[in-house]
Amino acid sequence: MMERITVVIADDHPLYREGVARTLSDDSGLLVIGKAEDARGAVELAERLAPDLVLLDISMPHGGGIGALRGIMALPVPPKVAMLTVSEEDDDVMQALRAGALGYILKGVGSRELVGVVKDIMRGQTYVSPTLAAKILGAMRADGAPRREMHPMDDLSKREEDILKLVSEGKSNKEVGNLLRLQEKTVKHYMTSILQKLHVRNRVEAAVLARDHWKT
Amino acid sequence: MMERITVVIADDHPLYREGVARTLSDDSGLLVIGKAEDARGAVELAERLAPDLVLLDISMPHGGGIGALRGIMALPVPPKVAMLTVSEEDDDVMQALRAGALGYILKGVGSRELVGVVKDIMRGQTYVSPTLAAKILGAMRADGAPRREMHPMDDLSKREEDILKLVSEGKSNKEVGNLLRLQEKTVKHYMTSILQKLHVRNRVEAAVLARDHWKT
DNA sequence: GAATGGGTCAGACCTTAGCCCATTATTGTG
DNA sequence: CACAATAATGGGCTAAGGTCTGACCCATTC
Repeated sequence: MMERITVVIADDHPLYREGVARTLSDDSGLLVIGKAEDARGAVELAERLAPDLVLLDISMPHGGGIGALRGIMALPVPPKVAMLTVSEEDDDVMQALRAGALGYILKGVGSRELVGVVKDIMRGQTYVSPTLAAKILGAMRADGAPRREMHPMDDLSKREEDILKLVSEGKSNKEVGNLLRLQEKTVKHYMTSILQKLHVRNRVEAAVLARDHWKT
Repeated sequence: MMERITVVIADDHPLYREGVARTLSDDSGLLVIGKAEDARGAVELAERLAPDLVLLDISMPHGGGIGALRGIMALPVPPKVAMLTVSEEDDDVMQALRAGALGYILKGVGSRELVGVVKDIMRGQTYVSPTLAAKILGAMRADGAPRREMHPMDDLSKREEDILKLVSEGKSNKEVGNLLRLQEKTVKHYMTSILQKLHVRNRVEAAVLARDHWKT
């Protein structure tokens, strides 16, 4: 008989995490070999355990699921990755798929269905929850102008923009503080929320995103 | 009588640093209130002591004189800054002046002359050593095409370019190591030399420089 | 009037970045 | 061949970045 498919699960919600782990491990073809509760842990486990598949929640500390996804894709031999989340944000879906996720599963799925999807993905398929598939196709068709309010950039407050602009010029937190008359602590605080809103893992990614977005 | 002009000196060469300090302090109108041996120290002293003028060497650890200059310009109320160096590189001169240096003095100056220049600058003048002034004017006239080999970017080795490209996509040192099969240590090492060659103080500045340079 | 979200700051804590000093092997060029 | 440049690595260290928790003020909203 075949080796069982090894899976790592990352979700900051302990109960849900365990639930998924149970569900998957109950299937004789699957084996959950690791669980993480944040983005960093997910990347680490993906590297150390080299599972066949990683299931990522979107909303997690330390970079979020999208951040974790990017980190995992930077590994020497990245495993397959699927998102398993409640978020139906166009933006989350698009970013996840563009960053290399092979599946985007909404948390409403039933147990049997989830197991099926996991196996499908391992067979080389890709999967996006039906509800979303429609929206995505719509978004692709109506690309040009009408697509608004989907740039995570627009979620930033004025103050956060001020900070990000300076950071994207290479200023350190302390320097930003000087220029805006804030404490370094405060700047760090803003940075944390900026990184979360942009789904990025560090100031460099935030900086390049900002410059691409605001490029003259 | 007038208050003495307060000066901070930054140079990683102790002997030269002291020499300059003596020379300046011997003048009754000048007062050296601080000395730094690297870029970071220079920025810190400029902030803490709020001198009238800062004299920066170009070749210094932690970002170099150009990096220090940028850091100082980011302060709430930046003091005047002049470079005092042996470097006659077109590129150093241009970057320094563009970043806000009011003077570019070659280390060959005599004591009396140095004191004179410092006072000139404090009176609102700008100063560039005569030898260089000519070259700069030449460079400005012959801008367009013939200006080649002056991008500090071209000094990077192939390996350094590889690293910088990944860093400019937001990868951490560890991730770069994974992708290129190098130790994190090694990557850090490369980063240090990249930062020095590009005259920048941190990876964010390096990243934006890289993307501007390689953008397609 | 309670809840919500932005703006500001603090302390504690851990991770990443960056510098210095040193070593080894390879490649190539005067 | 000797010498310089490139590449790769290790240890040790300080500074900067980033997270979490908790707090206070203020404005808007329900």
